[in-house]
Amino acid sequence: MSASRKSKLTHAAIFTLVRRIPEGRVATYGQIARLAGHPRAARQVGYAMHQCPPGLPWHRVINARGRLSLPEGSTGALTQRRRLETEGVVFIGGRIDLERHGWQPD
DNA sequence: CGTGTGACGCGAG
DNA sequence: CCTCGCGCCACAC
Repeated sequence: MSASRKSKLTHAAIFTLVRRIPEGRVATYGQIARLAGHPRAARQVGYAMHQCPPGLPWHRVINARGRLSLPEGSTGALTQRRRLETEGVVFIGGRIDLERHGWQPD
């Protein structure tokens, strides 16, 4: 009952899911979109991150390759990486092992 | 209402 | 491992 493809994927729905990502775990843009009932709206999730409200764990959202999508070296990318490492997420060769840190909703 | 754009994903080469 | 191309979705002009 969670897949209402008649309506568009709203930022609010995306934020709600992002908030559910536990500390020390990460989710991909596509995964969030899928959980929201819009398996093809991964791009929309990324677009929504431009509007992420204070307190939202946006840093736990990465791309399907296990890499940060923000421009490498940018302030945002550095902040994201630092916050993730602080939570215990390990970067191997600038990449995160999704098998190990990927979030699996119950 | 058409066109361009992007914190994406995936298949092919 | 890499780059390139196409599909998707919502939004700005």
